[in-house]
Order: sequence, then C-alpha cells, then structure tokens
Amino acid sequence: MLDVRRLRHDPDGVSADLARRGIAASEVKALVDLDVAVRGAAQRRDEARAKVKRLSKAVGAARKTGDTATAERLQAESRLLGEQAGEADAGVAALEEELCQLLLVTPNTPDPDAPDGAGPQDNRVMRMWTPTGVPFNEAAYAECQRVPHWEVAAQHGLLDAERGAKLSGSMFPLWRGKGARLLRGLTSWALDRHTTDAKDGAVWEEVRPPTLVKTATMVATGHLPKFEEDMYHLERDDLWAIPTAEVPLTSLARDELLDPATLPLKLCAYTPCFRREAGSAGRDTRGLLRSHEFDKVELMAVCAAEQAPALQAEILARAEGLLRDLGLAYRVLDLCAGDLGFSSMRTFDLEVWSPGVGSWLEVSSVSRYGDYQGRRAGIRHRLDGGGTAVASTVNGSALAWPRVVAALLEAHRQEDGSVRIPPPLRPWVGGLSRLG
RNA sequence: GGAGGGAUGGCCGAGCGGCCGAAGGCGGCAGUCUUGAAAACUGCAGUCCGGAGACGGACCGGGGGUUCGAAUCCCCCUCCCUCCUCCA
Repeated sequence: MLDVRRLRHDPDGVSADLARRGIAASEVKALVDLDVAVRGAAQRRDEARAKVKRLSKAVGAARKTGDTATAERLQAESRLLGEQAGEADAGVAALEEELCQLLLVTPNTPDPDAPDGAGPQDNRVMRMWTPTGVPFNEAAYAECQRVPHWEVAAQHGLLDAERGAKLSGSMFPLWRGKGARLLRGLTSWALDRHTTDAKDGAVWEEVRPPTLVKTATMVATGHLPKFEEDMYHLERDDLWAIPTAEVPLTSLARDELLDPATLPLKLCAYTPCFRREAGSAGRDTRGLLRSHEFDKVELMAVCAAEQAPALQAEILARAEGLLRDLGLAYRVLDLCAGDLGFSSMRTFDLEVWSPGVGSWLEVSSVSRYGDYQGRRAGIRHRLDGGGTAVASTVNGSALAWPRVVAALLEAHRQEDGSVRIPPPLRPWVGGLSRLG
C-alpha cells in the first residue's frame, strides 16, 4: 500500500512514479481527493465527539452534587451531539473504506533505478553467465541437447503427464521414479545451502508454513484483492492456496511491532505453489514450462529500509550460485518499470537457457518492495532513536524447480541419450551421476 | 462435531459504568554508583490518526447494541486453552 502521507505531500511525485507503470494521473487525483474528504469528515466527527466527552464528564459532576436538573439538561444536549457524531462517523467510515479499497488495487511506485520501459521487451539484460566461460552462443549447443525436456523425461520415465491429467487435469505434473527423486534432491540441496552456509552472512531460518491461508494473508503481499482470478480458493473454508511461499512468510510478522535487534528476519521455505494460470490458456502447455502446481524454494526477509538492497543482492547471489553449480547458462534481467510486479519497486529475474525448447526460461524473480507490503501487512519495527517505522520486505526464488529441471534435462543430455547429473547435486540424489 | 474457560500495552498481568490510556511486574531508555559490567537506586517512556503548533480524536481480540458516558453491561463473530468425540 502506498503511504497516504506521501500522496498528500507529494502527489505530483507519486503521479510521475506511477506514470512509469502506465497509471493515469487521474487515478492518483482520485486518491488525493478521497483523502482530503476523509480528513475533513474525520475532523467534524472528532469535534462532535470531544463535546460529548466534555458534557458527559459534566453530567457525572452534576449528579455527584445532586443537581439533577442540570444533569438532565446536559444529558439531552449530549444525546443530540452524540447522534451527530454517530452520523459523521458513518460518513467517515464509508469514505475510509472507499479510499482503502482504491489503495489496495494501486501498485507500488518503481524504484528510480529501475529502467524505463513498457513491457518485457524493455527489460535490461544485466549479465549472462555460461558454464564454459565462453560468451553465450545458442548455436554452440550440440544436437543431443536440442531435444525438448518432455521427450527426455518420457524417455527416462521421469514424468507421467497423462496420469497427472487423469488425477487433476492438464498442467498438473506427476513426477515418477528418478524424476521425483531429482525434484526432492533439488529441494533438499537448496534448503541445506541456505540454512547452513553462512559464507555471506547469517543463515536463513528454515520454515515449513501452511500452504492454505486466510484472505488477510493474501492481501498482505498484494495478491488480493486484485489477482483473485489467478488464485485457487476453497470457498467452503474461505482459504486460499498459496501461489508462492512469499505469501505465508511475509505474514509471519503481520501486525507485529519488531525489535530492530531481530532484523533482518531471514526466512527460507520450500512449498508447493498453486496458480490457476487464468488468461494463459494454451500457452506453454507442454512439459514443465507452466503448471498449476509446482515446487519452489523461497528466500524472504523482513528488514529496515536501509538493509533491503543488500538483502536483495544476497538473494540474487544465492539463486545465481545454485544455477552455476548446476552448470546452466543463465542471464539476469533488470525489469523495467512497466514490467514490474504489482507490489515490487525493483525486480531482477533469472532466466536459464533451454536448448531443447530454444528459449530463456524464468526460474527466479528477486524483488524488493520497500515498505509497500509492510504497510499492507502491518509490519513495523522500533527505531533506535525512538518511534516506529514500517518494515521493508525482500524476497526471491532460489529456485523454482520445474523449469530448472527442464533446462537441466536438455543441457546435460549426452550423445547416448543419458542425462548427466551435475556433481554438486549428486549427494542429494543418492549419489546418482546420470539418468538413463 | 459436543461441553466449558479465556483474549487488556513490546511481553506478563490487575482492573467497582464516570476520578482508566489503563495498577503492578518484566523488558527498554537516561542517570547515580562502578576501572568496566552486574546489582541497587532515581527518573523517562504505549500505539495510531489529524494538526505547523496548541491541542483534538481513536485504540483493552473483531463487529454491532444499551447509556449522557463502556476495558467494564448485552448480542454476534474470530482465535486460543481444557475435556469428550474423531483421526494421519
């Protein structure tokens, strides 16, 4: 949620920032007008209430001295004012609700350092990495690597898409045998890395959160109310299936006032992720490129504003470190203002090269939210000099597995059709060095 | 699913319808003492909104109601605890 105070003191700045996302100035104007109306109405209500309070005290005093006549006269006066205050309050509540609903569907302002641009085509490629150290060249991949992963998976019995569809419908992958083992190994490997390897700072605490959450939990991160169509909802119990572990992890600190000594709070979780993928019907339906349920390891931090950039850099470095150990070529994208997610102010995407599909696949998104989510979630921390501040949040995948597996099955496919398991991963898959 | 008990400040906990934004404790901050620390003692301090400020308002799980006036009385909801039931 945007800070209404900034909206008040710097409406033009907010307008200019949101324009970079394609938000019209008239929308910001509507917010500002509503805020003015709320404050005016609240002031009138507060004045009436103040009078009621004073009169009520006088009633008490009059009763004590036995001055019944005065008490009754003041009571009548107070009752009238009380009615006025009640009406005024109803007006304030309605206006506040309207403002809140509008604020909840207004996205975050982009960071000044985020590149300009309207969509994916304008994202900036920051760097590329290849396992050989030679600059990336699509043509350098051998013929045996140019087989799409769904064929490789079928060849080795790693995936059973038909039966997955039988159980749950299309885009619900069913992993089998060494495929399931590989997936489990990847999760354990990443979790162990993040929670024990403190080379670059304090370790991340492993969390196993619930995967069904309340509406308030989904609102805190910005997934509701705007993106309801993308979420699975269990109506009977009014619970939502999480689209990412970011959702439960962020709400760990929801409505809490944190001691600055506990910051940054660094959390790490493996969870399944559920996405309806509404509006992407027919796209990327083959193989592992897009599915309704997938596994991901997520890193998430709650911190003071000034700690956020370094944490974002650490998460990015951790995600990159995993890809390097897997020997997969990747590139880092600095998302332009127009392609930024709703709640994010700055995002770096990691994409691996998939030689069998012939395209870059997004496997991680590392975002910084400023205090946008913190304000929605009611997460604050004390300030050293006294007072409080809304906490900042940062998170990123490290990593989302299906597309990593897709790239791995293709890039590491050998001439004989077998797939080489990258050495760093082998201890986590029972020492297995190849598939097939 | 059935029965009962509970929810108060950063945390724990007391609280007759007006003198309660709320005792007390812990924790926090500042000071005295100390080479330093601890202990002890003294003092300060809730959160949020509006306002340049003076000041005003809100907040005792959430929402309604009664009343001139509600942390306190009534109703509904949520969550937690105990017992029974069921169960991986």
